[in-house]
Amino acid sequence: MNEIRILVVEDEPLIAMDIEQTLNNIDFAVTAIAHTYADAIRQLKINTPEAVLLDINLNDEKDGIDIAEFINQQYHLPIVFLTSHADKSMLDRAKKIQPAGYIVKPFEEKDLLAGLEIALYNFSMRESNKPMLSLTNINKHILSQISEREFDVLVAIYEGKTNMQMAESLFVSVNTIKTHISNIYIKLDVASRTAAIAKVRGWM
Amino acid sequence: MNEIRILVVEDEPLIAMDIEQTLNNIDFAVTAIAHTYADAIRQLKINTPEAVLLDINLNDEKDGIDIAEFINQQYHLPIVFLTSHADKSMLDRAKKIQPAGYIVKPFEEKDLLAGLEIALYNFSMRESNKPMLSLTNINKHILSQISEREFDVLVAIYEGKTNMQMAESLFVSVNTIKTHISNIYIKLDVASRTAAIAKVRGWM
DNA sequence: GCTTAAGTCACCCAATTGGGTGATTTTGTA
DNA sequence: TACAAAATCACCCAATTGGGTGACTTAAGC
Repeated sequence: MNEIRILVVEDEPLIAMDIEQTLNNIDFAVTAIAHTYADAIRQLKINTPEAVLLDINLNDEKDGIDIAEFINQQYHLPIVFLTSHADKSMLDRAKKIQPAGYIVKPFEEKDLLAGLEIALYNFSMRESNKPMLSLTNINKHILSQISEREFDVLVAIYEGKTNMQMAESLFVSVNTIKTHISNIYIKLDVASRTAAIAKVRGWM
Repeated sequence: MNEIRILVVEDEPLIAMDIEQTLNNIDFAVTAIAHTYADAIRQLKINTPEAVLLDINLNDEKDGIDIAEFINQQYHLPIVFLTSHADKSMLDRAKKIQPAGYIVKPFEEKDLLAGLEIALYNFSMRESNKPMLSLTNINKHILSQISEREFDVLVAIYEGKTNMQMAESLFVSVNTIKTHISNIYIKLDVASRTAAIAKVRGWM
């Protein structure tokens, strides 16, 4: 059973130890406990975790949100904030980070575990949540409906294929592809592949 | 001051009343208190809320997670779960709903309010989470770095513009645009606009 | 001061794409 | 069966895009 490796950034020793004990009991493994900005950066490098639990208020000139900014630039990890107050000015700074979750102090063991579980799950969902093209959804936005075959071609355009590549993968001639594309342009009211992509992207 | 209208689904009368009083004091308004699955569905219809607070364990054959499934299918509302135990099998089911938040019983007033605030904030964030192109993010994935000006052109391509449109909006000649595009293709290792779009889309 | 990278622009040619017209076959349905 | 929509393919021409080369200017770094 592989545990999820978590870096904890928390400057209050009592809470840090509490978190460490709680997490190590269950599905999680604490890679390290960092107390400062520099500490956190170093630990990220030498023992890269799979997630980061970040106290926002640190006794340091740089706080948890600064660390989160750094993580978002250099890595691609779910960030869970730990905060004493849900005050508005803090939230405004934190929102740019797009954290996977928040946990409000004081918290109990169950709050921590449930919060982490949900946050990490949401993050993984966000990953696999690459918006997909859908025929019914596109047709909701236009009068003259796109047919199924035309949709196949539209998806191929979206995937960056050339007309020749489409002809091969759809087992028709390039002329047929061109006809479909022309019809798609009329229905979407565009004049180029990229404009078509940009248009349907707005509907996903 | 417009309050956030919340539907509460909770079958234990004492807790339900407690929640109602707590919420009505502050920024929230309780549209109704539902006790069963059928009750919840009806209330959703006749008085659609802006968010749903859902007890998972109901004295009903269908539980809160079933209601959440229904809500996700028919509406687009933030769901906050309320539960007594953070047991694993239940969490596994609940996670699939992608709830906006999670509150564990027994909870105090502050847990409820903070949990709700944060959950709703997260949900609204998720909404405005239209993936954006970012220069630093793209450059994380390639060896030869895209310059700022090239990034301007890449964004214009992404937006479906033609070379001439780009030349106008960036105040340079079409030849310059062509040079930039050629360099972008080399750096991204692609041979067409659509392939470039598809490639960077995978990195957003 | 020299070098390098970025940004600007031009010209040429090839390849691809876009626009228009027409025609045949298949499929579903009234 | 007859009709309409969808899918298939061809041909032509114009417009846009892609690829290669060369050149000039500016800003930043050594």
